[in-house]
Amino acid sequence: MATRTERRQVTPMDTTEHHSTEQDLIQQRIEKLERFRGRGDEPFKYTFERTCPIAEARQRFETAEEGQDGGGETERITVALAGRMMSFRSHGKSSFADLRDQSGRMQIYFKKNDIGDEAYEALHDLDLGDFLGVHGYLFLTRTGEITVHVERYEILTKSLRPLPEKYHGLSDVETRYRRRYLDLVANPEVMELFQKRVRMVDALRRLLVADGFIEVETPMLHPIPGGATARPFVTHHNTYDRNLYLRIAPELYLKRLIVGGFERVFEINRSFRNEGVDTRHNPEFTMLELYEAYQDYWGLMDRTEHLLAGVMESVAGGLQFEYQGRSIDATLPWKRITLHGAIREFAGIDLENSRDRDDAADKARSIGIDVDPSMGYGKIVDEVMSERVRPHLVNPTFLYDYPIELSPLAKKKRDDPALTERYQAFVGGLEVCNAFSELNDPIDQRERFEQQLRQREQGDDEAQRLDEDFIMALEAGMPPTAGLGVGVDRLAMLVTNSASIREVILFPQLRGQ
RNA sequence: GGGCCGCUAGCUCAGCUGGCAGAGCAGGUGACUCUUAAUCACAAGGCCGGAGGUUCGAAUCCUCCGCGGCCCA
Repeated sequence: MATRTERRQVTPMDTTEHHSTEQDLIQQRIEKLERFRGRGDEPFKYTFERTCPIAEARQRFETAEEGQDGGGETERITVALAGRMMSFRSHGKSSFADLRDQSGRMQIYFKKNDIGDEAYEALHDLDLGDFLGVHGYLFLTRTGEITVHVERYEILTKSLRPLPEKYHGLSDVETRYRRRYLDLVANPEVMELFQKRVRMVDALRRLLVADGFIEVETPMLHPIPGGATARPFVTHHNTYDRNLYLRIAPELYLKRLIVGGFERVFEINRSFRNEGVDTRHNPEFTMLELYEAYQDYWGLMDRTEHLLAGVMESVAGGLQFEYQGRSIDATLPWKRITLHGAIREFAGIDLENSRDRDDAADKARSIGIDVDPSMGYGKIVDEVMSERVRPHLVNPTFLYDYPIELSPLAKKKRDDPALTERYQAFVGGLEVCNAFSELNDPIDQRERFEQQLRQREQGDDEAQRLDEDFIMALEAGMPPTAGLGVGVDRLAMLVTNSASIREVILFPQLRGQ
């Protein structure tokens, strides 16, 4: 196969030859751009004064039509609209094009007689993807489509790169994620999905604020990463010459605020966990955490189902919806079952009455769960739950009372010190939240941290670290408090019926190219 | 980390058991003054993800690598 390299050497200077690779398509567009400049028309404008968004213009025309029932002279509605040109249909001396802005699509109509020979000729220098501003009046075409009869137009921005195909859109998943702007331009349903996500986050805020919660911002850069069982990203602060960690959870700072006297706080923002990427995990993800003083996990469970159902109702369009081919009924109240009860029900084994680690390992193995020697009792319970229980939890379900080994920041259950007052909610087989009565006994908290340290020493690098400063805060006194964390991306997956977390994150993390 | 699938024109995709790399859209030229996946005609467009190997001959078969998707751990 030496011929290939030889061939290349035979024609090394073929750059003048015309062939339409992507570079040539770009070059053509640059030449068109320069023709605009040659006519004294700047192809990258600074402003355009539009009368309204496209959807509003459409609305205006429709209401005017209704008021005009029975005929008579309809008054012309003149508009100035701007948007991206998505298609172009030329018929010689007249042409149609589609203009799109964020609100919608509008057909525009150019007639040579009306805009003049020179302006009509200049249409040749437009490409799909260009931004246009048009002045004209609205009319109905023969086929009944609201259209702007253009009297004057101007190019607002020249697009130099061809957009994805108009009919099939952009479907290459990798390109969709890496160049999300193309995905948004080419696939209207993707734009709708992200707008839905925005409405969902708005709904969360609105519902919380209505209940007297206030939104706060706590550090993203932590000297000691805490509040979750996860490995952190490390970064370095030059001035202080010290390592800092991107937060794995805001939990410990929000609880410091409860110590300080805030009674109902929440934060919606990013956390970062240095872990693998799959359909449910992105290394940076959005979490809602809220803390409520004088509340325990029972009360917070009520609040959680009202909050999440409220969001589903306002965004998913109701409490009954589809998720990945399964119908979900989120009507209140949601099912509540103890973690151990769920394991008995769905996995067919009992891990509650035998809390011996090896006994639990044997039982887990007996139902086909891989248990490796480093896994303690808590991890085994967690694994059985993830493998054998979670997939069954389609309709919203709270599992509660988790083993103490899994929950170093939660209060012990009042009548069973082997358990904590903790719950998680699952919907559509997805874990959507995690909550507990917050541990506020600083002496107990220190012991829990020390237990975690022992696990770290045994090689569990996800185990939590001892945070003296946080214990000091608890020593100042934190009122009884319940705290909740909601995976906002997971919730977005549910309300948008998305199979992968990457579909609901604008720029998901991908391997470098 | 393992298994399976994918990577061909700017985009969407064909390309069989190895034999000259194709179509539609976009782009170019021309026709067309109510079209809407406009239509019609003509011409153009390729390091077939990368590197090796087998073969007279590789987009196609083999190996390794890269990126992505799904499943498993």
